[in-house]
Amino acid sequence: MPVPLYQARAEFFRILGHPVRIRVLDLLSDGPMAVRDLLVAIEIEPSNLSQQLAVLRRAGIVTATRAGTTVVYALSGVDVAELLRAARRILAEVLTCQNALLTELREAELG
Amino acid sequence: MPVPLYQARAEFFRILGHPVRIRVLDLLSDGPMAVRDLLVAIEIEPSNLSQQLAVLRRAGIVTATRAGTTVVYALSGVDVAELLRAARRILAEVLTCQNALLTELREAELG
DNA sequence: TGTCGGCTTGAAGAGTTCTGCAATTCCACG
DNA sequence: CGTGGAATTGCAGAACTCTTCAAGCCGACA
Repeated sequence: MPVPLYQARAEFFRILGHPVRIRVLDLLSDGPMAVRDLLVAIEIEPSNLSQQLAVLRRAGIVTATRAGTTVVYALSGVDVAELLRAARRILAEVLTCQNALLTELREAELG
Repeated sequence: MPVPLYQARAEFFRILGHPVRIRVLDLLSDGPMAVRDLLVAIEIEPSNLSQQLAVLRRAGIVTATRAGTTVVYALSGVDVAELLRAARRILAEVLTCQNALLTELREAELG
């Protein structure tokens, strides 16, 4: 296991670690989408969306193609959708655990 | 799909987005480990490791238990190991794609 | 009780990321 | 050519994260 791989993996996760970028990936996992439509779905400044799209593009996670006056984004082959599903499941697990723990603590406190 | 869930998922990924934290999770996915041993495996300032462990603890991803004078960390039930494996696979995919693209570009440039 | 080792916490400086405004590019259409 | 809409880029200030030093806490053991 080469050392810089830790770096690469961390960077990959860091790129996913932004609400707008997650939303974009979620939307794109249902198929390609124009920037215009992304803007309608995610209410945000156009320049901000562009910045986040650029981050995803530089990471090779999405690709952009011009279609006349609009630009269409798509997941770039890589199966990020699967990762997002896994994350959703695991997050649910974490939240459940935390709730269980909270309940436990509260009961301990009251008992 | 409630809106703040995007936030939670992004935060989760952001927590994974740090080389030291990734290494810790990798090491812990082989079983619990004392801070002392983590320090030997990951060469880093003790206080820095503690900070990163605190981040993972606050997120509910790992748990700490005292055993006399040493503290032992473990994955907190949640199956993060699976997520790490998925990420490794996907990252390999991304890197392969990027290499393929680079090769393609280089050939186009030379041809 | 005093002190030692292992770990954590607090806080500050350096560095990085995020966001919104203004300016720019690019294409289409008159 | 000039105008207009769509998207991007540059930039600057705010917000956040990382790292390290110093100080604190907690068991163990004399």
